[in-house]
Amino acid sequence: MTSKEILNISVDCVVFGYDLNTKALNVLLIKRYLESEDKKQILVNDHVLTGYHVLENETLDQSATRVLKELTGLTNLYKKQFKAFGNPDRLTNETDLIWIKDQKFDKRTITIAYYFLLKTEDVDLKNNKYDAKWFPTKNLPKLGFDHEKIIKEALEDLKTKCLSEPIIFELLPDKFTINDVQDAYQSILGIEIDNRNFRRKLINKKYIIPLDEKQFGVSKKPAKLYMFSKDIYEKVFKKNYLISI
Amino acid sequence: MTSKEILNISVDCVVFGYDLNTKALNVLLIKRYLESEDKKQILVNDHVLTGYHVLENETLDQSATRVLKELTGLTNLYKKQFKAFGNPDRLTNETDLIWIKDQKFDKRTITIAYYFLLKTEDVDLKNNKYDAKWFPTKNLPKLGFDHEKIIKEALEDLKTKCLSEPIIFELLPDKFTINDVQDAYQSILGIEIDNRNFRRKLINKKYIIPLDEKQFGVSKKPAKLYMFSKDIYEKVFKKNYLISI
DNA sequence: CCAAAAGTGTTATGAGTACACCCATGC
DNA sequence: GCATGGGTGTACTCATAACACTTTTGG
Repeated sequence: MTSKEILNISVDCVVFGYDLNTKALNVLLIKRYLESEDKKQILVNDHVLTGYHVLENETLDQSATRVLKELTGLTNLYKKQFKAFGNPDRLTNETDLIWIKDQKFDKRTITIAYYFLLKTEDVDLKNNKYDAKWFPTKNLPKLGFDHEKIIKEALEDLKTKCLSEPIIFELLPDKFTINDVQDAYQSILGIEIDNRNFRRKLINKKYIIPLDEKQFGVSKKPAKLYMFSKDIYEKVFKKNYLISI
Repeated sequence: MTSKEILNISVDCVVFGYDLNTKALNVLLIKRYLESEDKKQILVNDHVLTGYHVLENETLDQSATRVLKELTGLTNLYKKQFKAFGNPDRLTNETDLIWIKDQKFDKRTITIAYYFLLKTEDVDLKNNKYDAKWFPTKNLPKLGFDHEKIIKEALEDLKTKCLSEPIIFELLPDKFTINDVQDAYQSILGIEIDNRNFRRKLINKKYIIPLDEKQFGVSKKPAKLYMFSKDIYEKVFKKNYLISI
């Protein structure tokens, strides 16, 4: 069963991928490239998020999930709808107008923006049909449309969210070291954390399960591995109403 | 300058009003009422949020602001875009179909939902052209469309938000007592707070300014009045990166 | 003088913060 | 044996939580 596109409503996906090796939070972007007919001029040469029209018969969540699967082949990732963007001028700078000229987009398109969390290594970028690439959030390339704004707002939301919910583990492999978790926090939040205090805090959590395993194939002292138990987290979790204003 | 409606995109406004007297958080709703042509049957009889199409040349924020002004006459209120709702079936239950039959709505309309914060007393409901009324969030009437869901999600967001940002003061008059603030928190969060601990905590904040004034015309011991200084709050505020997972 | 709400203090506990060195391993 | 990152302990401070009675006022 096919379904028609809604021409003025899209979803855009900010795909955050954490790279354990470089300790950097990345965003997956696709390339926009267009030359003039005589090939003498480069008309468009930048990057954008992936997104697509919402289809008539699907929910917004399904739409985002579909777009992500097209791009990465992955499903069942952490997903959050974080904001709608719909300024009348969001697609109307010169380059963007050239780009959408031959496309089905309305000039006034509202986009529902989602972000997804995963590990960079989980996406196979070879033969990716969109020519997708990872870019560190701290060093974004030139971006089309209002996508820089969308990424920035996604990142802000992620920063807030990772302080109160255990989503950091969505960015890490199933088995991780305490220092991996610390690195991830430091990279996302842009802060330094005291290692001793952090260890103590994390190891004391009942849902951080120590494994009888160590790292393997590292060139220095291998670290102890842990895993995160979502089940235990949900059982142990009690909403705390600490008013911190 | 007039502007066309975008037929499949709307904003809906969850207007939260706090009533200091009843100590209840309320939502402002308008009535839907429709009889059959022979007047023998009531076809639609429930309540909904206010909302309207987004116009071609306005931003989403402007759209929400416009709708709120139409309803309440007020501007410059605390406003938050909190979620987009766009399930294909969100307007398609039987009653809703009857209601929108003669309206310009597409059946597949995405709505961008906002909530606003104010004091119930600030809205003059006499002669309100939409027949708007306050309903306590704890006792909502029958609601059309997916508006119950929208209100519930707005309330959840408000609960989270009021723990980390000083938006509680948007719900209170400029001059308030410590107990007013406590009551507001208790009502919104549905919890009990120890008065002594709460007082100490609040009074110690530099941005809670004690006034040389007391309540006036109350039937018991009048309480000391305070005000909230947004300026001082913003100067004093330091983002704390407390990881509380 | 009475009813009602305002206002007040102390202690115990737990969490956060600051801080520097030894240890285990691979090479 | 050495370089590298892993791992450890203590003391201080501050915020929270628990808890019950007195004070002030209007009527």
